[in-house]
Amino acid sequence: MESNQAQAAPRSGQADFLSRLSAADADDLVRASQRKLFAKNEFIFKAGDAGRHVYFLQRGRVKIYQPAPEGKDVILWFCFPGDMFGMAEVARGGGRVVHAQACEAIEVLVLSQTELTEYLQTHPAAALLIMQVLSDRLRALGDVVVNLINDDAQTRIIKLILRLATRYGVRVDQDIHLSIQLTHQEIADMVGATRQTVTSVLSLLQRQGLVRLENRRIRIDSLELLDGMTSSG
Amino acid sequence: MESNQAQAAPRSGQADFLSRLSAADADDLVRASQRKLFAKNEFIFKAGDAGRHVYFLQRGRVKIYQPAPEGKDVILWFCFPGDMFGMAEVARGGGRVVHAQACEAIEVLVLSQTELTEYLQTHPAAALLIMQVLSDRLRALGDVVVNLINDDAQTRIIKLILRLATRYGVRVDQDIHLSIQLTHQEIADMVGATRQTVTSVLSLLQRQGLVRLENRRIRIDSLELLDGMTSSG
DNA sequence: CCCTGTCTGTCGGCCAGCCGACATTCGGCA
DNA sequence: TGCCGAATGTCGGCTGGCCGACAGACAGGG
Repeated sequence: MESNQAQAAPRSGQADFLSRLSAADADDLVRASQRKLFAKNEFIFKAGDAGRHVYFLQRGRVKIYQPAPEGKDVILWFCFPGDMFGMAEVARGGGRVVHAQACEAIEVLVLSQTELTEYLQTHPAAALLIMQVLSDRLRALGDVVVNLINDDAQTRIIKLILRLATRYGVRVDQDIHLSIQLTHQEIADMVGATRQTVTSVLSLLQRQGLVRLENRRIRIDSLELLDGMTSSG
Repeated sequence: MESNQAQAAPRSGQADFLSRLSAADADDLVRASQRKLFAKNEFIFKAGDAGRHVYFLQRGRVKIYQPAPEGKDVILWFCFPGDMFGMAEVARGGGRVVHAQACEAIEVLVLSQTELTEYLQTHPAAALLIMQVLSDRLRALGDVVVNLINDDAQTRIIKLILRLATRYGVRVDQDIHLSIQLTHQEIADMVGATRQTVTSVLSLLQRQGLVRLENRRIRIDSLELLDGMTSSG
């Protein structure tokens, strides 16, 4: 396979729900739902809440993470405009198990469980799309598990960067810029390492000229080299 | 042998798809699908296959695991009668990423992608149920990830046993018997530890009288005590 | 503009659990 | 019933990365 992907890959991850919906279906969704705003750092919902609503993100970024009493929080994924979240608990019933927190000021569409059911019955294509999104996330999580079990900290971090790059990367000249700001602590919470380990691995990679870190943004100098580093260095 | 197998736990995990389907819907599913048999240890599909079919398990047990080239395999879950598998790849397109292997002689219902789509359009309740199943698995995998990150090997193993107990446990007198045969290696592949570590933790638990191991079957003497052991030493 | 809280960089000590190696036991099949 | 491969039990040595601790560097709100 070529490594020469033109720009942000269309593939992978919890792929953008809204943009894959037909225009008519999307219009109906907007009509059936309610618009809502949240401030930066505000929680859309928290673990333990009842969880009777689904959200479609229109603007901003949302962090989905699972708190562990007496342990480290684990960031499961981020949602970007077009993404859906809160679906799992609505489908299966039971309360929320994760926190959903706005990383910045955001705008969402909200549907209650009954509104959603109604919408899905009249829009079967949307139901299939939801299955796709859930399946995507399932695979992504499966990959994370395999990663955690098989790879050392450095490899886990590199693979995380590569994963983020295919989904949130933007090509700028030779480099790929990630359209995400992440602290070392957040990265640590995603790969299951400590903050210190992330710091030292990242500065190592930077010294080797594989990535550049500017103001909490990651820039990748060479995808190929980075790819080659996994579990070999 | 035992007459007392009435109530395993109804909840949790990838809950039994077929039995939650209405009788009419289930009948239609049988009619729309094709019956197929696989021998013990035979693969229903392997990672890399095209993946255009969904399976509904009627008899036997199936192991779903993700192979890691140059690493340890990871068992994601087991399927029991009534469970669905192979759904994710059909929904999202792309090839299989996991192996599905028959643990014993099995019997499945098979639907092609087009047959499934057709079926779902005429049976909206089934579509909702599929979302539930996918959501259940998503949550289960999320728990696994949190587990891997926060807990030491002993706690991971205990939590695995407890998880298995709620889903596959059968109460017999004072004890709870797991209706599963597992080798230490398989347990290791589920919790991300080595075979040796599993062996030593299990024999420690056995010496403490919390579990009994008889012929690759786990019997739990005290759920409460076992629960109390997590991450406390 | 300063000041304060958050984020980054770096160090040494320490230990859970991996690795390799081996002996022993089990159980399924001829 | 005997055999053989698979599964289990046990042992040191070694090390990745966690933990705690601290010092500098930002950055953004007042």
